[in-house]
Amino acid sequence: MGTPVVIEELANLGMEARGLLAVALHPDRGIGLATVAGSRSVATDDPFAVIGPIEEALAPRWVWWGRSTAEVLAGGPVPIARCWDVVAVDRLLVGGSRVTIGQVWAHLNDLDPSSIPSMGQLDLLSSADEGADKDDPVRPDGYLRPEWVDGGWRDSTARLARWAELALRAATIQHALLDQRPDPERARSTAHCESVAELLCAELAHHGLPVDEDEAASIIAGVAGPRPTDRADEEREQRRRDGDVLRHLGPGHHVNLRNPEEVKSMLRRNGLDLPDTRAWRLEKLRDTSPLIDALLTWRKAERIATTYGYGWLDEHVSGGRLRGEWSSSDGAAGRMTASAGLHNLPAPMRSAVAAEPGHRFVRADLGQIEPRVLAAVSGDPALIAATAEDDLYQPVAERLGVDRDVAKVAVLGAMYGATTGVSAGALRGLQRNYPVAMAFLEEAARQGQLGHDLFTIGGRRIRIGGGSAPDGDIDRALAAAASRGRYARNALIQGAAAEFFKAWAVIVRRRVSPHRAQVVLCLHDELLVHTPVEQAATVADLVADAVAEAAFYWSPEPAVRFLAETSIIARWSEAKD
DNA sequence: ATCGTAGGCGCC
DNA sequence: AAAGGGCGCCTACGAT
Repeated sequence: MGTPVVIEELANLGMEARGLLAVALHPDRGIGLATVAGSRSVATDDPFAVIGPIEEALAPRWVWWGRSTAEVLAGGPVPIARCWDVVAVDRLLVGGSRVTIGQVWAHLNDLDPSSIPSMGQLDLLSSADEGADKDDPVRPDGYLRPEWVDGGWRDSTARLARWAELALRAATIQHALLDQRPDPERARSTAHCESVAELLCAELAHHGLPVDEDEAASIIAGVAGPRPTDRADEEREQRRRDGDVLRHLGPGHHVNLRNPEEVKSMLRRNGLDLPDTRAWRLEKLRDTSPLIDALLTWRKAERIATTYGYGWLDEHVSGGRLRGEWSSSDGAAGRMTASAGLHNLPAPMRSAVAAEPGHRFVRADLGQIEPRVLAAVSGDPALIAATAEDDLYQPVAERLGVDRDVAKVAVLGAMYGATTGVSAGALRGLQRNYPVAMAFLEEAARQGQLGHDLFTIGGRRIRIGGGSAPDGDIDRALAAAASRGRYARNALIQGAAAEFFKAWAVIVRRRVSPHRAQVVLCLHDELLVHTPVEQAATVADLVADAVAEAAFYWSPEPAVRFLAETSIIARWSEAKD
């Protein structure tokens, strides 16, 4: 089958569909397609040659089941800007994370989730399934055939096409379910963003984050010593680090510094009775004792030596790229997650994140995103007015008659559900001056305490753990309810901020791709875009402009101002703090 | 041996 | 200024 023929075929399909186009991809078998009417399908031997040109011309929305298709596309030169990822949209609809395609199908068709068949059960069910058409992905009882889910959909081009058709049916059902959300248009928009974010995650995993391996190794060496030649060498180096702390104790005192209980006892013997040995608690005592100073320094070094040491380098960095697994909404509230240290690289190691020769990073972070999101989702007029300032906390401080830093702590505390600290005066001041925003947070907390699920502004379901405390322990039940309240209060803000961020990220992804630039890191409110040096200024402008575009699509309050600070840098460490 | 939990700390 | 929300990953440890 020649490529030109397929392009023509696709163009015809796109014209007819004027909307959804489902795709299932396999590197060897090619493409399975179904139009919106589900009436036609085509297949080709080459998954990449055919799709490229039609995206901007016809603007269909590609539909696929989930990550496996996105992964194939992430490695290819296909500029897909619009898609519908059934699994990603399912997470939006039902909350939580990590669902299988079989579970998604059951959700969408009101099938009992406890009866979802799995591969292991094939033999048990064969009698019920006898005589059924194994080339139908749906069993007579309505469940997906597990052998199809498990990869059987790739067995022939005909199967690919049926699998694509079924994805289209799933997407159609999801479309209808999103229509039942309080704000269907925004929920649909979130579904689009979440789907592209899933594709972006596949790309992030595929491309990796540029890392200067020599620089990384030299930072590690500065903390953990030279690369150990064998196990004994490694243990010797470890004892050397431990010695820097232990020498502050008397001789013969052997404390396992990696055991918090032993450290606590050791501190008690030295006259310090603490409930735990957390760094913020010890930090206040740092100046009073060389032992504590040494312990805190040891812990910093130990973090790099263990989590970000040579083992980390060997396992996750290769070919000048740090690669990990990316999830577009693994967090309970819908934030992105990443493994391999991509989301928690210690600041001292960030000089190792370096643009490749002839390239730069455009780094950008959303300024004060959470209080701005609070203004948008609550509609509080006074808080909306405050977003006009670059520093939102300044006008808040003026209204409250407190210092700027006190105002900041008060606002953050209100969103996190702080129970102590913040002076009662500042909290009362917030309630008096920003009653709509505070009532929004209070109501979220109340629903959480009651164990009721909530919805972010974008339509994501936030699951509140049942937490039914049976017999007796009233204190524990109250504590659990309070915890759910804090969780719910924060989840509506954190989740909404995650939606805004993803809208921003996918717009950036699309706008910068013609300039041969790539998003290489997403970090909750921060983006790193790797770009050819001669495009850097243009890309920086696009990234900044994309904030306003994201606000246009996402924000329910047009008057809320969102900002990003952008800079062009060669190493991540050059970023302003 | 393998699993889950907790304390701890990295980042936002 | 206070120590609250999220995540991933380390070690130690007790249960299986």
